[in-house]
Amino acid sequence: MSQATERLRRYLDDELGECRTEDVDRRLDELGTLEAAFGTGRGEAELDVLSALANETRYTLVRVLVAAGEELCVCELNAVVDVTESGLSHALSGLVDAGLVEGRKDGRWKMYRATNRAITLVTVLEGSVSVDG
Amino acid sequence: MSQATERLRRYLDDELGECRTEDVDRRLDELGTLEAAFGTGRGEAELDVLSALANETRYTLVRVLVAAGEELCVCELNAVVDVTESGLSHALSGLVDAGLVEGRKDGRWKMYRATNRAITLVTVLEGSVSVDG
DNA sequence: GTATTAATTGAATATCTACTCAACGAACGT
DNA sequence: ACGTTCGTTGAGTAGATATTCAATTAATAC
Repeated sequence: MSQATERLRRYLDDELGECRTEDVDRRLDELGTLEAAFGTGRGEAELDVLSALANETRYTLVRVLVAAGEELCVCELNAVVDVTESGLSHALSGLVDAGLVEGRKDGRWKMYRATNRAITLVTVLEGSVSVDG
Repeated sequence: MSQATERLRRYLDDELGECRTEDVDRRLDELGTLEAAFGTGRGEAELDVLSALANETRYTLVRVLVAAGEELCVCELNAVVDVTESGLSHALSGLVDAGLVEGRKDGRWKMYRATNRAITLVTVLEGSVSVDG
């Protein structure tokens, strides 16, 4: 049994009382389940989305596209972020990969718009962070 | 006028037709407003929250605490993530700063639980990313 | 055809970040 | 008081990431 699990057993002994070994075993089992369900490696898709959003340039782009409510061209987006054209392209590429924006080519311009996922997340974030924090 | 804005004006000329200079100016104004509202520096609070969540260790901790629905002690959390005790402590500290978990000392144990903000965000993330993606 | 413009791609780099190690502080038992 | 255990803190480091520059593709104009 690992170091961590020994400490855990001490805590559970402390918490539940020494006489109820069955309860201790049951809670250890429950944690095993938690580990299986939530431990390293799970929830990767959400993590990709979070990583894409957790950057000033990319988050600004998503917020602008959500607020605009329509597709904007790269040249318009270039006006609201402070990176080179290349940096902007890299940023948009990351957002596409995360399913947060979609691109469409229109002649020699390229248009981007926010996906439903982006709309949902930005809305909730602005609400949850500004309101209850 | 900057490089980017020149390109933008060309796009708007193209989009709206050359004869309607007023419309072009109006859209440029609108984008100026967008830039003021969303440009660099705004939405920092949300970005802090996103940065806190966008890490495997921290996101796992938040998901476990949300799923548990009750406070868990550090020793229990240690069982579900794959970092040292010190790494775990750093992770929890970041989550507290972002308003995603709250800590309470109980004798020599320390208990952590998810805040409402964390519950909201995890719920929406799991829904939005698994369902419409 | 050539020139111009929009946008993307890849490589290089500078910065940031997550982790570990070592040392420390705080609570409890004896 | 002393030893033990829980947890945190700070420094150092290896690895990740965001950005820029240079080169390239694709579309339009002449």
